[in-house]
Formats: sequence, C-alpha cells, structure tokens
Amino acid sequence: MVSIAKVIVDVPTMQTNRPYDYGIPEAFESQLKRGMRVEVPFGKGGRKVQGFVVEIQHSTDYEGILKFIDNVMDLTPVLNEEMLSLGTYMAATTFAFQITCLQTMLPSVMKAKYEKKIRLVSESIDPDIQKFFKDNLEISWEEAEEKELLVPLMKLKQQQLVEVIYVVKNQARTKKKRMVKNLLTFTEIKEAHDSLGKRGPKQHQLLDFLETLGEETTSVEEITQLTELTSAVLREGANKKWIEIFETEVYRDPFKDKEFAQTEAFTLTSSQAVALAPILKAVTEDRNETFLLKGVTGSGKTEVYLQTIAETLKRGKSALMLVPEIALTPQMVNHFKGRFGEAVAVLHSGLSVGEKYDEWRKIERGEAKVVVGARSSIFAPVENIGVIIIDEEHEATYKQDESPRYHARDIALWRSEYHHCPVILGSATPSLESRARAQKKVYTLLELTERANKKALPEVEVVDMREEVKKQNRSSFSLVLQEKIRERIAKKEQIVLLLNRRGYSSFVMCRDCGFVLPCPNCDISLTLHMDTKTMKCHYCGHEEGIPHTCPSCKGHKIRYYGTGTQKIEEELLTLIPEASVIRMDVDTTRKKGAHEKLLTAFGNGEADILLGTQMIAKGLDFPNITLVGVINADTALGLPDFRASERTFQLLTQVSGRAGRAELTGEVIVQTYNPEHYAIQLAKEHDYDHFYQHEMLLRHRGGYPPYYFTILITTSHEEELKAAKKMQDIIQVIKPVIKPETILLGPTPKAVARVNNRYYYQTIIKYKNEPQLFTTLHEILNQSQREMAKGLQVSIDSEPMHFI
DNA sequence: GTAGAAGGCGAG
DNA sequence: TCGCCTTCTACA
Repeated sequence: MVSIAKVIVDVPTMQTNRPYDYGIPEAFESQLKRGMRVEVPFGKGGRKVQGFVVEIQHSTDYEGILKFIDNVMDLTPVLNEEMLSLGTYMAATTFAFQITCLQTMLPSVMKAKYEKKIRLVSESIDPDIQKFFKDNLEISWEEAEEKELLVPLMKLKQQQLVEVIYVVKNQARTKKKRMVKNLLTFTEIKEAHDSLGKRGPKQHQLLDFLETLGEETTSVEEITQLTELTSAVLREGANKKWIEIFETEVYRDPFKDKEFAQTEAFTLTSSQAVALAPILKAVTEDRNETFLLKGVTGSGKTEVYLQTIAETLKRGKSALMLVPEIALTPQMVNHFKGRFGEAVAVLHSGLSVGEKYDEWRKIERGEAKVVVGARSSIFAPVENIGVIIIDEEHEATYKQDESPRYHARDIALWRSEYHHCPVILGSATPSLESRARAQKKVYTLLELTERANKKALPEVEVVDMREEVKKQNRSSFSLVLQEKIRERIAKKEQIVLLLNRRGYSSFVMCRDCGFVLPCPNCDISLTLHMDTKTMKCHYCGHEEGIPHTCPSCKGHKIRYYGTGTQKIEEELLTLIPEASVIRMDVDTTRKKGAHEKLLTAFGNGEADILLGTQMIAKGLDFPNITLVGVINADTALGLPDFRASERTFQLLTQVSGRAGRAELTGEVIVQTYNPEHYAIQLAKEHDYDHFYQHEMLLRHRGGYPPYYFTILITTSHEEELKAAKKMQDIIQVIKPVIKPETILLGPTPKAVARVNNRYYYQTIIKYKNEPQLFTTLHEILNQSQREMAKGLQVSIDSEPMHFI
C-alpha cells in the first residue's frame, strides 16, 4: 500500500488552487514530512513543478492514474504546522492562491526557477540540427528558440528522436567557506622541514605557519590574506597530508564589520512604567491580549519595547518586532543589537536574497531570539513567541498591495492567538481602526503623554501660502521659512525639510499649446528625472528622452513644471547659496546602503539641511535638528481617498517629532494652501484626541472604516468594454445577496483608467455585517476562470489602503 | 502556467 | 482532405 502526499503545486491559477494527490516512492517514504518542498510532474507533458506537501495519508479518493513525487527538495520541512495552518487562513481571507500564500511566507530563494531543455535521444538526425547540440547532447529551450530550431525539433520530438526535459532549480544555496586544519605534530613539522632540505621556500613557510597555528583551524581566505602563502601552496600541503582542507557552512552576516556598543536598560519614567506593567503581566501569563501603545513622538516607546523583549527572553521565549521599512535605519538596528547582541536577526529589503535566506535559517534553527524587520518578517519562523510588537502601526506599508493582500497586523493577531502571547501596536498617531478598537475595549489602550526628556513638543507655525502669492513671493519657500533656515545655518544647527510627494511630480508642458507628454501605454503624464535626463512613467516604467521642441505644435517653449525634490533643492540653493544640502529621495537612495550613508553624513553634521520625501519623517533622531519645514503639507488632502486627512495628520505629527529631541528646543514650519483644514490645525496643536473624534464623526457620516468594512473589486482588460462589462456582471451577482444597508460604490473607471495598456474598473463595497459575502466573492473568482484565462483580471482587496 | 487535443480554416 | 494555426481544457 503506497502512501499519498497531498501537494499544492506552483501553478497560480484558480483551477489548480487545491491539493493534488501524489504517490510517495518508497525511497522517500520515511523522510517525507508535511511542509517540505517536492518536485512533481504536473500536466500532460509531465512538466516538473515545485510543490508543498500539505498532508500525508494512506489512501486516496482519486481514481485516475496516480503520479509519483520525483524528488524531495528539503531535508526538514520549511513550513511548520503553524505556517501551514496560517497559509490556509491567509488564502481564505485575502482571496489569494494557496501557493502564493505559502511562497510569501518563505524567503524568495525558496521559490523554484524552472528551466526547459531539449535533449538528443538518437544520433541519427539531420546533421544540420545535430551540430547545435553541445557535448552533453542538450540545448536550452531559449537557445533553440533564438536559432529558430523549435519547429524542426518539435517534429523530431514526435518521432521521439529528442525529448524535452524540465529542471526545477532550487535557488537556495548556502555559502561555504574553505577551512584549513593542521594535521602535523611539532615533531612531524620538524621532520618535514628536514626532508625538504633547501628546496621549496614556500613549503617551509607553510610549515612555519602550521607551527604557529597548532591545534587551531583557520580559513583559506584568512591565510592568503595574512601571509604570502597562496591557495596553490595549501593544495600542495593537502596533497602531502600536512593539512586538511574542508568546507564549512557560514552565514552571510550583513553586519559583520560592525561593533555594537552594549546598552543597558534605562530607568523608566513613571508613565513608561505604568504602561509596561500590564504588558509584562500579559507576557508572564501567556495571554494573547492586544495593547495599543499610544505615545507622543519622543515618549520612549522603544524603551518599553526593549524591556518587554528583555522580559520575554528571560522567560525563555522569543520576540518579533515589526517596523516600517523606511524606519529600519541603522539607528533602529543599533538599539536592538546594542541591547540583545547576537540574539537579534534583522530582516530588511537592503539584504541580498542570500543574506535574507541566511537570516531566515538562523531564525529557523532558533539561533535568533529577537527578530526585527519590515512587513514580511511577520512570517519569521520563530518558535515559542513571547511577544509581537508592531511599531508605527498606522503605516499603510503593513498592508501588502499585491497578492496576497495581507495586513501584517492581522497576521500578528492570528499568530498571537496561536502562541498565546500579547501584541503591542505602537504609534504616536494610531490608525482610526485601532484607536476605535481600543475604545471598544477590544484592545487595551496604554498612553505615554509626555516626552521622556520632559521637553515640550515643538511649536508648530502654519504658513498660509496664498498670502505668499499675494506678497509676490512665487518660490516654494515662504519668507518666514527662508529666514528661519538662514538663522539655523548661522547658529550651526540642523534643518529637515519635507516634501510631501504624494500625488505630485514634475512634468513637462508646452507653454504655447499646453501639451503634456503622456505615456504611450498609460493615461498619465511622464515624470521628469533629472539624474538620468529622461522622462519616465511611474506606472509602467516606460522611459524616453526629454523633448526640446513640443511634439504637438513644434514650439520651443517647452518647460518643466511641478515640484520634485531636485527642483526644490535647486530653488533652495538659489535662495540660500551658503546652505549645504543632503537630498534623500527614491533617486539618491536607490543604491544599497545609500540611505544609511546619507543619514550618517547628516548625523555627522556634514550638511545643514536634510531634504527629502516621506522617508525622512520617521525614526531619525539627531539632537542638532531644531527646525523642521514642511514645504507642501496639503498635496495629499486633495486626493479622493477617505484616508487623506488621516495621512496628512500622521505625516505632520511624525515629522514635527524630528525637531528638538535633545537639549535644544525645536520649531516646525508647515506651509499650506489649506491653513484652516482640521488635519493641519490639529497637527499644529499636537492634538490627536480631537483629531480622532472629529475624523470619527466624518467617517461615521460618510460610512467609512472603522464604521464599515470595505472591499475593493477591480477588473481589468486590454479592451475597455470587457473590463466594464465584467464589473457590471460582478455587481449583478453581488446585489441580490447583500443587505439593503450595504453600499456599493461603482462601477467607476480607475483614476488612471489605462495602465500598461490595460483598462481598469472598480467597485467598493461598504458593509457592516455580511457573513455570506466572502463566500460569494470566492464563487465569483471561481466562475471567472474562463475569462481570466482570456486576459481578464479580477482582483479583490479586503480592507484596501489605497482607493486610487 | 502550458502540453496536447480539439476545433477552425484556407490551400490544394 | 491535409496541414497549420488558434482555442480549449485539464492537470493527481
């Protein structure tokens, strides 16, 4: 009786979104476990694909011809019981394929790459074709395609003279280091010296080295660096049985050249201690309570996290901490490495795929007890979790905006239930959703109302830019901001300038006819990039040269408009030539480590001004910053998104917190065309509570979260009509099954209707209680399989963060 | 996603 | 009717 493995295969379609039964060859019988990756034949051609074993059983209901597992790719499961069950939960709640969910939980190197080759079976074929085959009688599919051999080869295939073979490539490679071990005793070294006589000076050198090495082992790399010995000499030594060269596995350590100064726990302020107590209680009682830690910027939330983690470690458990990608600065890492040393694993996008894999394995083996990282770190294979912390919990980046569209917060809550551990959601400006849950006592609210250094929050001055225009000041800098900048430069204090880039970019327009250069694939204008001297499309990546004459009227009055960081920097240097500026935006931070380098330079006082987009609003903590300027506070306010006010309030509060964190008092200038807007006024007063109340009122009136749940359905097709028609059909299916009080907004074409030559239509569902809705939506996806194979896309996003 | 079968269509 | 191309369908 053969055992059966249920396998989720790597074919992301609706029809294959279920386990398939495979026979387990006897050779794998004892070793195969749930959660391992396997190589299985799938489909008519016996094409090989990767899959995950989700179940092992002794019988099958399948009545067809059973296929067998070709290969087992892991020695131990890469997904444990928790992850398998989390995968099921994710697939059910995010409308994503199971395979996509499983792959998302693992480092990307675990996702297989596939290779197709053509192999010669018989010698007796046309020599004109045979000459293309290499010594091993194989050529790659791509090569055959390039040389237009596919047609004749397919014919040969039917005669079975060639065969198509599939290779599943496992990209997960461990890094190896060659080590050297001395096999000689002191007397033997002496004898070896004597037997060499006067010949072989390098050999003598090697023997001398071995004498100093003694019983130790060292790496080949180190020897060749420290001595004049080469690997050739070492090889000779190995031949003579003087030494043994062997390989060991090493971790790629992204922090290998860094020292972390050990830090001790600070004495808590009384309010920190009050907040910490209930958290520690939940930790010691293994209770999955969720805390909302609301603390003003600089109130020392981090210290509360650190001491919670310390207690967790003391109890022999591990801790998981999420921070937004852009807040994952060296400063942040230092806090954790400084306190917990080697026990900390850091996962972030700056790591190479290999480094990520190594950190993952370190965690999986239980060598890292504290994991710090961005969104996807919520899947870190930590056993025995004692606490999960999500810092800056309001950040939209915790929601993945591609499939699987999961929210890290939801995953955290699920895992906390599994591990019976508390969750801490920390923020100075909690999301309305979380704050409202705290109101309803679903979460426990803890507040830190004063800064740890007892300093007052900085003064915020709102500047009405409409008045500036009246004063004939046409620059992006108000007179008062210019003056304050000069003042700080003179005093050798530092300045942070924030450019709110959301919904803003520079474009090229003709002054004669008003022509704006559009993207040929999308209904959007191209953005000017001065560094590459090109026009780029931010949606599809299309790139072309900057026009010098207007393509429409052939006029020469083509000019740049809009506000990019580069343009602001130029303007700033014209106004205040003595300023030294570090600009931080997508362009200057693209290279690995560039972000860190710029911040270090600014921290060392190499520039007066740090100019940047959203990415500078978080985490940076430099004592010398005394002025924060927000160039354009309200560009996000105009967007048709009900979270626009919330985002603006959060951003202004965050960036204000950068000023005056140490001895010097800080000051904030906010430039806006909407000075009376409540988000700006209440940010000026640092008044979260009133903002929360006011915003809740508006959400209640508008029927938005947290009063309603939302689902965004999007259809897209190359033909506009097909996308619109499908959206209509979907609405017709939904309408009869929803309650009358549930609201459907749509169908509407997307704000940018055409992207990459596809047209988009969307509908938003707002509901309070629709127990059947998810089932209906899953059915819609199931019934759309045919059309989806023909170029239609349907995506469903539960609780979307962006509506445009 | 994709191989192989089925269906469709023009040339002979 | 053959051969080529497109569309369909099922994958264990």
